Amino acid sequence: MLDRDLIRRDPDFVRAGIARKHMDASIVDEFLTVDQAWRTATTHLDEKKAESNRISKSIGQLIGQGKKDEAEAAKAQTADLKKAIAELEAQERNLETDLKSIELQFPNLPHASTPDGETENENVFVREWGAKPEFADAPKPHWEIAENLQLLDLPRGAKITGSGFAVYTGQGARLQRALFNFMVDHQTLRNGYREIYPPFIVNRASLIGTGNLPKFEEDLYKVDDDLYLIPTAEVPVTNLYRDEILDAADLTVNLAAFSGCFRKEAGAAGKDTRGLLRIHQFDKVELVKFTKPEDSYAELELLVKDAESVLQSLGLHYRIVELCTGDIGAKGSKCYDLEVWSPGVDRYLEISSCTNFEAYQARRANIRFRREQGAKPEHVHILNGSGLACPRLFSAIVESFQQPDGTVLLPEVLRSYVGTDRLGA
RNA sequence: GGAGAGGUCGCAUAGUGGUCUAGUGCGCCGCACUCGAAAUGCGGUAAGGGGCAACUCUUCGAGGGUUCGAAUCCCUCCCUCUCCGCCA
Repeated sequence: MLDRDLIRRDPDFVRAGIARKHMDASIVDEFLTVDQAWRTATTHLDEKKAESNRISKSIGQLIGQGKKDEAEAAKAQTADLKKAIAELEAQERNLETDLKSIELQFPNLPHASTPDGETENENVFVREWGAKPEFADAPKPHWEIAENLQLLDLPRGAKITGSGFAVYTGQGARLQRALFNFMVDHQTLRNGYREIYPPFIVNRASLIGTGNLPKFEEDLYKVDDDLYLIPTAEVPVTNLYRDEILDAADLTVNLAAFSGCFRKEAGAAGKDTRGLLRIHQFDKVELVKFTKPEDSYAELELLVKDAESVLQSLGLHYRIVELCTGDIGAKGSKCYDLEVWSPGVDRYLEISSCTNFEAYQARRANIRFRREQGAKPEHVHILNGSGLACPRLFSAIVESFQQPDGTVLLPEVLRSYVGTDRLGA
């Protein structure tokens, strides 16, 4: 959601921002038309209601004074008014419903610094860390390593659930469990985030708050009338403070949450489908920040540092790119992707997206803060990023640290979590 | 899942059809008193919408209904607590 006043005051600015994202800006005119009609209707309705309230109050007074006849006369007076109010109310309600639904379809505007571009090809390289590991022979992809060492059982995953559901077995299961334990410890004990363990099922209101609904219903698993499996811990964690007013002294709030993530990703079939590259259920540690508006861009840089510190601790080569306006998606203002080097697949793979949503989600979820006692509440800025996604980290580790003898030599920091220094030993 | 009790402006409570534009206490803010503080006194203390403004509308868990008028009466739902059942 955007600021209504901004759209009214400077529609050209909003149109330009939407156009930079290569999205349809006609929604601005749609909004302005309905908004004008709604405001007119609201004003008329309020006038009628005020009149009705005045009469009702006078009836009370007349009865109190024992003037029954006059009270009855006043009652008769309200019949037409009542009818008019009912009509105006229906009209106003329809317009308001329309306006809200239009409002929820608005994409966020890109930050001025977000580079222009249409596709991921125009994303901008920011920096890299480490170097691609050298191998005597061509490195194997993780699905081969996993099969050799019996870390994964994808056929049985397909049998018991369906394609895109991975079963981790033996040391693979242990590594998977080690990864999220390590990452939660890392983000809480080292980087100072507060740990949250959220429900994996949320209601519609929460999904609207983060911007997953109403637009992306087809990406979600629905488990009941009003309940959905979460596509990321971002949804429950961001909504912790839905409809709340935070104290400025408590900002910035830094939260880290482990969760399972469930995504149908109906449109994504056929791309990156091998092994663990794109699966319907996966584990992830998510970082969420609630900040004052003036702090959010500095916090975005910190968020990226916290996410990449995991890769550094593991000794994995990665690069950071800044997404261009065409690739950033509807919700974000500015976004960096962390891409880990995957030698077996011979590609960089997105392992974290660190995004500043500014007030876009805060408006949808009604999350505000007060600068000082008595001050008017303002919307917070909300940021989030993976810290990190487990399957691609799993695959990057087994591919990057595969040994000539077929084993995988684990990074130092993981050894106590996995209980061994080597997979396949 | 069943039975009972309950959900009121940060917290605690009052309010059972019409000066409720929701009272009171605590907390908080301001002022006074004080060298300063405590205590005390006075005043102020919810959010959102429309309007240039005066002003006005909405919100007493949510949504419907009755009524000229609903925090208050009726219906449905949600949540919390107690007990029962079931269960890891």
